[in-house]
Amino acid sequence: MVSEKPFAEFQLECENVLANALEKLFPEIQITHIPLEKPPILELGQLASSLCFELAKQLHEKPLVLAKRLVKSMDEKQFSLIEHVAPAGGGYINFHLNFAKFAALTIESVKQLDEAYGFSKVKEPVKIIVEHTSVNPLHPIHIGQARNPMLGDTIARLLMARGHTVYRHYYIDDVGRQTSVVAYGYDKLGRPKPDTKPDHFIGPIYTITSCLVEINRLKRELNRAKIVQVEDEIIKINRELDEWVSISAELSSKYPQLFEELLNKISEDENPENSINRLNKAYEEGEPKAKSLIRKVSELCFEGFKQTLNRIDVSYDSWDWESDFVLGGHVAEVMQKLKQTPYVFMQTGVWEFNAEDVAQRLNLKTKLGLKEDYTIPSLTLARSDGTTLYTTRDIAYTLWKFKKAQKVINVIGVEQTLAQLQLKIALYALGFHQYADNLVHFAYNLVSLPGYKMSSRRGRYITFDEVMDEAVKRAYDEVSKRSPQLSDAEKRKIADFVGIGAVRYALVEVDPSKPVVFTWDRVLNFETNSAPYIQYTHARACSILRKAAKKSEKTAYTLLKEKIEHEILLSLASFPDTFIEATEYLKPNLIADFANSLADKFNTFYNALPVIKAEPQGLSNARLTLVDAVRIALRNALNLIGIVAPEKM
RNA sequence: GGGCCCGUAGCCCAGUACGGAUUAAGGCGCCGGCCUUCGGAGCCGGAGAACGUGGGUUCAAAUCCCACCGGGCCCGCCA
Repeated sequence: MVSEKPFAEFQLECENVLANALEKLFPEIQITHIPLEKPPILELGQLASSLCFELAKQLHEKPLVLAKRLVKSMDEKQFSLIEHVAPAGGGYINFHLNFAKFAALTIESVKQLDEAYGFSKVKEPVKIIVEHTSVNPLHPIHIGQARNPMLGDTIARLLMARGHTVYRHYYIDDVGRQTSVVAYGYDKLGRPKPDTKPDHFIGPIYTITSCLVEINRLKRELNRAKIVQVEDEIIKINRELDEWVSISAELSSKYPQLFEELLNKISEDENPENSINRLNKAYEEGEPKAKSLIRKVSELCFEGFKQTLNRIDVSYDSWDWESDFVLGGHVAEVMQKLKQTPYVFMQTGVWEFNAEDVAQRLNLKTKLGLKEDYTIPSLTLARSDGTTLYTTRDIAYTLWKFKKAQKVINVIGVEQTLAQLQLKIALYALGFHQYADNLVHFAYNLVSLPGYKMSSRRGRYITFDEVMDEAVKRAYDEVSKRSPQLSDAEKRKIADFVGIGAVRYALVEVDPSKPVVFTWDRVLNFETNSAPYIQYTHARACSILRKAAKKSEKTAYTLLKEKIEHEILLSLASFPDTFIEATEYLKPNLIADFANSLADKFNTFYNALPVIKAEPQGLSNARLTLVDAVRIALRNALNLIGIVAPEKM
């Protein structure tokens, strides 16, 4: 017998048995939902119901008495996976598994379904776009931003495994003002060829240019403020200026030559800010020179990004240039349509979108989880020079995405929650209610460095490449220490998947809603609760299977009587349920937890009990099938979060 | 000022959507053990927790409700 969800079979059986007993004993009672949960310890059974505590109120009888009566009236002929049922505690009904049958069902199911085990499919698959990463082409991807592709890619893998058609999209923000800043600096330098990894080459150009332009702007503002003599203003500008000046000192000591060169070139420009704004406007208007410059800089960055992401096995089905939606007229069209709604008004020379009004008229607040008396800020749709703004462009992009898919998941940091809300409300305003309902903002929290926030504008960040390099280097040291006999090539290969796996695991394992402080030992963990630990466990299982002699016919599942064996079986059998939960509620960390916890159990088992040498042969065979099932579940779970499951390491 | 998120051992972190039993689960670090046995990146044991505070609802609260405290994010003609 094979089941896609072995533990769920048991659960269903318990539900039916209990429902039937209830019907027989108290036909007048109507219960829509039968509560069943996992008891805290194995001795109390594998599922338990607290039903009697609720019944007690209606029936004016003690819970334990009710539990006893219900258990007594159960029809044991209906028991298949249930071994026996017992009233317990203050009124629980405990269901005990028939482990002999359950072991056979679980192990056979894992073995038969093999690469598909755990990946329970939805009945009605849909097309889903997962937009993730979308780091701006300004500088290398840093570790804070790296949380995004790790989560996004894992979510995409989960949804695919669930049977959906998933498209992974990268949204290239080449229209933002910052892109013009870096392009301006690059142009001033005479558009040099990179002498290092291209994104690492562009990064300092962006940071220094941005800093110099900022200082230039603040100085001009300061002069203006001095003329009109607004004291508060002067103090505020001075404070900002001081900060940027100290950043510039940092940058000039870090990149003396580049800094000097950019400083000289930019100083020639009377008003760099104006030049940048002009470039930005020219790009939006499709002016060929501007286009070739900005695309060139962006592409250099992406060349680097692709290398980085490739290393960690993240790829995309589509790279979407934001500028295409501006140049193709989509954004203008959206503007036009929005203006036709009653929700757009003119204020101090720019068009504003009144999200609050939409929410009120369409009665959206409760639906969107907002308090009734919270006022949603309005959204500015365009700059006064006619250029577009990010969220407006995103509306056009989102409409385009919904032509290709029924559901859109945007993996974007929490700091953009309001913008994502306004985007959704704009879809309602335009009449696309279904799109709005199926637009999901998957928010994740920030990664900071101890003591301060990461800031790409200030050049304070640790790059994703650095983190991976360090992880691989550390892994190489570990491998050399533990397996000195291996060839250098083998060591490097192992170090690579161990180091990269460790990074990936560390970023997927924490609840996305929690902020993370980056420390090296968070990521460079090779012990319990890390990818290397799970990989090691997997390799260990493979090793046993390699060494085991070809087994004879009989496999005595009934001999799997040890508590730890039962715990492993339960864990294996629940993998599909964990997978479904992780996918439906978008909680990729559940998969990491599952793999780690199964590895823990397996190692305990491994140390306590012999497998190959177990007597009699039937037991040894049964344990071998258990080891094989663990191997399969670990591999499937690791693959789901994009980590290599090695046979040796 | 308003909105949202987070608060669980010295440190990190699960459990909170859907309230349930015993002793609140792990990891790091610390202390003590385990290599003549299938891979020690491992295993076993020990010490370590007012689940931010105070109320409330309930037979039952880390979990639900209210208030407060601490930290973060957002409220831009940035993205």
